Amino acid sequence: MTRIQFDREQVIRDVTRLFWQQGFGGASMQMVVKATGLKPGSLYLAFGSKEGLYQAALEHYARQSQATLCQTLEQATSIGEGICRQLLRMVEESGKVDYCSCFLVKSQLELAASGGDLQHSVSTYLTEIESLYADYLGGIYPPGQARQYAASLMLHIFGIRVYGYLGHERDLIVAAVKAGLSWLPWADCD
Amino acid sequence: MTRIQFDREQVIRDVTRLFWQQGFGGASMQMVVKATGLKPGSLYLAFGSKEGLYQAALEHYARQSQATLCQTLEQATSIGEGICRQLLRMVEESGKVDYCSCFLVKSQLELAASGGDLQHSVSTYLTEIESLYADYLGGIYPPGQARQYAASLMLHIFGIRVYGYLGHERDLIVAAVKAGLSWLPWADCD
DNA sequence: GCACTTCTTGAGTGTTCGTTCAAGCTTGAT
DNA sequence: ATCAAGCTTGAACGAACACTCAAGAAGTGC
Repeated sequence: MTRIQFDREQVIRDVTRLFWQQGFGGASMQMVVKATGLKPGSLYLAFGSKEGLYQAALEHYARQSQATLCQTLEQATSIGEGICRQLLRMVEESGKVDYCSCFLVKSQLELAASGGDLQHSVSTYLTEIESLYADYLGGIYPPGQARQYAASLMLHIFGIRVYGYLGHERDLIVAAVKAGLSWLPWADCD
Repeated sequence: MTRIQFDREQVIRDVTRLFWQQGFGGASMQMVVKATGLKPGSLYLAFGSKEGLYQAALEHYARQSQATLCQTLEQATSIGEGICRQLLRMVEESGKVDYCSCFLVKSQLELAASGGDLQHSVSTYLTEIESLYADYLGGIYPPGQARQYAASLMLHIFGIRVYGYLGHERDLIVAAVKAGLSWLPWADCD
């Protein structure tokens, strides 16, 4: 057995960044080889195909996103405040120089036409995130209200993920988000 | 001179549909040849490159979107009512079987990494649409308020364009949009 | 009917794509 | 020292990619 095996988690982190920036079609296996430092053979032995690699990247991103979200919501003094902080962070992200939206949103739009396994996974991950919000909100609102608030949240999150590319000033976006989600306790975040 | 020249507008309509569904990278020139019925040589003589074709498709889509928007807003009894109708139509579209979001939004996310001419065009077209909303709203609100309402509108529009893929029931989406844009005269649309 | 112009044609260009696999290498066990 | 196991290697594969161009076809002016 060879001693030095490559670090699977590190490889997944590398391909996630690459696919996130370039998309499934936009990132070639040659670029994956370069980004990971591995040779084609190793990649195919470990992940089976380009699609397998993308699947691993999606799972990694989704798990990390969900973990960050749960952590933010549980650290906050109230669920509402946690949600506000999460949204403000997204707006902040969208102002960065190398901003590249949300990996899941980009994947959803790129892969929608294919209708394959990847697209199904993406939809599942996004729906899970919505359910997560709905569950947390279900603790303080009636079920119907929680579901509708969660939908409104997702609408705004997806909105930020696209709107961020237009490069408008931070304050305008924040004001628009606050106006659309006026039921959140924004005053607690100042 | 050959008698029968191809119908440029029809060709652009065909490639728009193809690129809209498949994306820039997802649609090959072979598919363009099939979709238009033209041969590669004719396409390259008329449009120069795949990028040129995409540029033409983007322009066609943007012009048509803006025309539809203006028409909707001017036919309505008030600007607010027109905007409501426009949003409701978008939600309706998102429920269709072959739904493929908004061509500009998809292009923005796919081409953001490239940073080329296409991406610049897309950003311009999207910003034009936002300005259009802001101008119409400027007729009934102070400039600052109009700008912020326009931003909130764009946030919801982009949100609908992505959220539509999750396949939730129409009424939930409509309720969320109404909740986020409660300053619009929704009662006038029933 | 004969050049001339202009558009159409589609086989063919070189390149890059995702993927494979036989050979090589590094270890632990004998 | 030798072996077997299995990860690593990278050259090579056919297919598909965006794109080209010499030849053909159809109309116009004479």
